[in-house]
Amino acid sequence: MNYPASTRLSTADADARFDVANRLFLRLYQASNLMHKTGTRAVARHGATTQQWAVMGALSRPGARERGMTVKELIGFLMVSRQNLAGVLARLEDLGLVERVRGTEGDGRLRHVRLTPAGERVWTDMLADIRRYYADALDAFSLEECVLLFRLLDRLRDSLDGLPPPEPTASD
Amino acid sequence: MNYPASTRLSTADADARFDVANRLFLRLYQASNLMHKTGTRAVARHGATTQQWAVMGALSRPGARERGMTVKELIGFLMVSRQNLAGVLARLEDLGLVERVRGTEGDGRLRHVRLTPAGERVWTDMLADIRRYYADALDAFSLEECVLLFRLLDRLRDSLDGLPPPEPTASD
DNA sequence: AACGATATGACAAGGTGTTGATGAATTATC
DNA sequence: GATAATTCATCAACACCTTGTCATATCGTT
Repeated sequence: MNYPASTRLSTADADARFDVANRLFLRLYQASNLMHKTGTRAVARHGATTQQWAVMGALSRPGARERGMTVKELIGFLMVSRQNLAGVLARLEDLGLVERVRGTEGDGRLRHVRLTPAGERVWTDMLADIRRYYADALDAFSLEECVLLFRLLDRLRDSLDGLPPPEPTASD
Repeated sequence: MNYPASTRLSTADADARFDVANRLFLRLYQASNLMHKTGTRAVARHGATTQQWAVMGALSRPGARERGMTVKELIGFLMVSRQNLAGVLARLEDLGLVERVRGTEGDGRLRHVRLTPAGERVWTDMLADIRRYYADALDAFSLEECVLLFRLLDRLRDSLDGLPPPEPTASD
């Protein structure tokens, strides 16, 4: 904390950035915790969680509705680990909400995850609650502010995704 | 949800809001996952996780450094459940980084959680890595954008925190 | 046919997060 | 002093999330 006098301005600048970054990541941590807590509550009567909601939401998109999504695509879309996604998918499969189908044509290694008819029904039911949740959660935000926040989070996500990942332990 | 006919435009508006909200919460979900993943990696060589980082960061603030923080204050600050915080604190206590001290004066029920000298040393070491992490993660953001994102997340957090919590099962 | 890369599945270990229920100590109130 | 509320701890169950490793099947290339 003993800065030379000549760099006073840039140090103050770095301190300001650190302080804002610290608050920013704390808010992200808090908001994320609250999102899972309140979101899970919003869809609780369907026996779902925010993660299952996210998976079903991904599979219900126009493009994925019929074709389904591969596990790899889901991993990239949701940005979770394969092992974790396996657990969520297993639970959804046990509930009969999604199915893994092996594509008859094309790459035989790929298995496409799809909503079952039961899954589509549950998703349709959930959508009403989700719309209400979104409306309540973003009540204080204008559409422009929502777009602004979305874009900033989008950039932050990309930035975090681009950080140097595993740090090679060996020199190789 | 019962709009008079004259507000037909608001339906398109509602659809736009839903679409933006959907993207917004997905980005929040992704960014949060990445924050924990990359953040834990950033402080991995200290054997810490993002949650322990958050707790130690809270305890290292000027106000809390000497007085410590009660469990209730930490819960409000980090917005996690009591049972979860107990686990994190237990691990930090096992590592000798924090201690629970019973206040000699005042409310005898309160126990103040404080950083131990070892905890302060570890935190000081971690700070360098944290500064680097913040700088890398927010490299593409100007200071003004950081403040903007921080303020938006702050409002979102408050909004989510104000949602009707447990939904009383009984009429009471 | 043999090879390496890719896609998936299964198992393990550790940490985080929720809810629910129980119990103990202390404080404030009657 | 008895009672109720607050603060904290603990046990349990379940879901999520990461890393790591091993195994299997398939694809593309040699």
